[in-house]
Amino acid sequence: MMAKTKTDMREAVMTAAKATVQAHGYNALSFRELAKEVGIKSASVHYHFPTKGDLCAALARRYTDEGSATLTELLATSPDATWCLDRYAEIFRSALANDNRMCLCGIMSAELDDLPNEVRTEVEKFAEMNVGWLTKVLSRATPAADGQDLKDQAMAIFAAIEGAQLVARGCQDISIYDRTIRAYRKTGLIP
Amino acid sequence: MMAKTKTDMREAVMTAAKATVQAHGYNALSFRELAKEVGIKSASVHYHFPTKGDLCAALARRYTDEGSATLTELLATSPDATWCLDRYAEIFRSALANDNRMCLCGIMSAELDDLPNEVRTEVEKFAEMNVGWLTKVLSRATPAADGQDLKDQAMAIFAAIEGAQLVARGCQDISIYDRTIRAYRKTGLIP
DNA sequence: CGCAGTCTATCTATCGATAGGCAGATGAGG
DNA sequence: CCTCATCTGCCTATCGATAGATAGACTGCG
Repeated sequence: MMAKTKTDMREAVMTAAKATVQAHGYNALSFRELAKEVGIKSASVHYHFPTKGDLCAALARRYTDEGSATLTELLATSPDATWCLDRYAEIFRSALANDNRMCLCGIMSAELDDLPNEVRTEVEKFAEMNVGWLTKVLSRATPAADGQDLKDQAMAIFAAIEGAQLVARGCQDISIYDRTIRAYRKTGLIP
Repeated sequence: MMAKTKTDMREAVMTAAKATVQAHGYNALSFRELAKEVGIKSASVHYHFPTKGDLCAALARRYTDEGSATLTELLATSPDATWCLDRYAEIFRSALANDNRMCLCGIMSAELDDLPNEVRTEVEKFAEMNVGWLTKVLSRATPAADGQDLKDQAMAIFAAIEGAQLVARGCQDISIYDRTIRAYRKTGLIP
């Protein structure tokens, strides 16, 4: 039986913290509860992440990095923009399907004023990463389009999907998400 | 000098509470801070609103009622759907412009799991009210359209605008809201 | 030994909520 | 008009719970 390494422990803490934040938000994340979940004491969590800001900034950073990797892979898998955007919408859907959770950075955006600066920065980076990827996908579909227009549309798609997630979650009804995404497609917001 | 009536005090508490929730969310609303803002003690706030759930449910109910009144008036002022939707988008914009605040029920949706049931109910009613109004406006623009399609599009517009607000707030950049709404229009999500 | 990692124990701050008291307004019976 | 009970609105004081954070002891491994 292999003992847990420091890295394992960090991972375990981050995984549990991520789930809690996605379900309840930044403010509801408690070191004590978190420690209980991973089977250690809160002082030990502070050993790995000195402050709540450190933990959540690391959380958001990893969230962005993992998301970026996933999206990059999507982009490499198929040249079809519609297919890529379908997978993209599915990623956000899966958070809802998984215990009515939300996008980590989406829920943190709502709590913006309570976030330490280092976390705020990461939240913004997540948005930038998404918009960047969406812009790339859109430019495949309409290579002739104006750069700024593409960026604005990318931002609009990102915002619209975050909103669909937020509203569907608020109504605790995932079918709202599905119907909303379908409407986005139908109107042409999402190609 | 007229003394404050009970109703005045309730109003003052609710006004301050609304501002705090729109800026910081449900969890960040504290009876002590709230009391300090209106110049009384927290026990007195409990006198007017026995629990935090009571206060926030009242808050959301009034928010929905006032919104409903405003929207009804809009609908009566002009038969032009585009004009109505412009005003609608402006309402959500003004929250952002006012100290980077959010829709009361939008921000509460993000904290759904921490809300008492009575508050949750009100949050859902707010969404229903908005979707109902948007459906009416859309049916003016395209009276021949299918009822369910209109409803879905209405939901999509509501979600998209909430999302635009959320993302613009997260990036602390109101121009993101403006560009996103413009993209919604351009693609035809918003007529 | 010495360090890494976890622990116990504790601090300060704040939370929502409650108990109980106090001043001023109200209103009815004499 | 006067008095006295009642009500209103707010107060002080305090409760138990929980928050993030820290100090210092313990434990096991290299």
